[in-house]
Amino acid sequence: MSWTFSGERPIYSQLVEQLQLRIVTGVYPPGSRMETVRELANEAAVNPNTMQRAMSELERRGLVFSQRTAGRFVTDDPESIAALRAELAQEKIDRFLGEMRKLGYEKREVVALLEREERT
Amino acid sequence: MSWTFSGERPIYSQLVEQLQLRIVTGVYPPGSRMETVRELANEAAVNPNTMQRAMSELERRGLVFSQRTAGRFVTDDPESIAALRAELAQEKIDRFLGEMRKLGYEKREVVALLEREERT
DNA sequence: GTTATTGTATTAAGCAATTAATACAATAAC
DNA sequence: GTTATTGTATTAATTGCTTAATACAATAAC
Repeated sequence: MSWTFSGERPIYSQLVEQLQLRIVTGVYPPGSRMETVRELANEAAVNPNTMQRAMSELERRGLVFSQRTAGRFVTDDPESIAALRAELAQEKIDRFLGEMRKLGYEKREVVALLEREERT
Repeated sequence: MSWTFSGERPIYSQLVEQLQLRIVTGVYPPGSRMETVRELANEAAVNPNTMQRAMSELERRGLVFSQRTAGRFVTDDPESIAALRAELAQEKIDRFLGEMRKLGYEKREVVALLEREERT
């Protein structure tokens, strides 16, 4: 799981997304210590300030908290993390159905198209 | 059907999207003449150049063509327009399933969630 | 109590992309 | 053949993001 960016959206925003994904999928488990801002910035090949900005956003969302010199930790609350995962999924579902609606597809057609897909 | 923009993405890109949507859903029927760049720009409250840029992109995609002083017209080929609609839908499906996969949802779970939705 | 480590804040520079202002070009209409 | 209309091209201004450099703050480790 490496770091890649699209160029279409701000890097800091993509960092937020990818870090959030790692948290809700358990790559960074609840309560675990994350790497330092400088380390993560180095891995992702971005400026430390950019990584810091992403971290601030995660903190604002209550996903992580920092302890001055000890480092930064993932929230130790599996339930709220699970809730976030469900919330993110719901957002994607809503956006997806809305877009398909704009294209003129009704829900049952969408479901039919999905069931035809070959994916796991 | 008015013009609204998000601020997160370039306006010209959102114009392309919305114009394309109007074409594939028949708001601008095949072969019909569109309003002038200046008129459309005025309606959408954007700079004429921004609308022009969107138009150039639609032209590049073969959706419209321009006749110097007569104006701009929608491609007169219902089938290719229908094909585009299907293509856009497929793109959305692929992206959606990919994102849900990243969140750890398998296709059958996604379908189950969708069927639980109260939408038409 | 000193030091190293880590997070945080500030300011500015550089860069790329978008938007804006304006002028030009082609042609249908008369 | 003139003119008004429409599309097109060019250049400049603006904006926002990223990066950079640097300094400060807190505290765990020793």
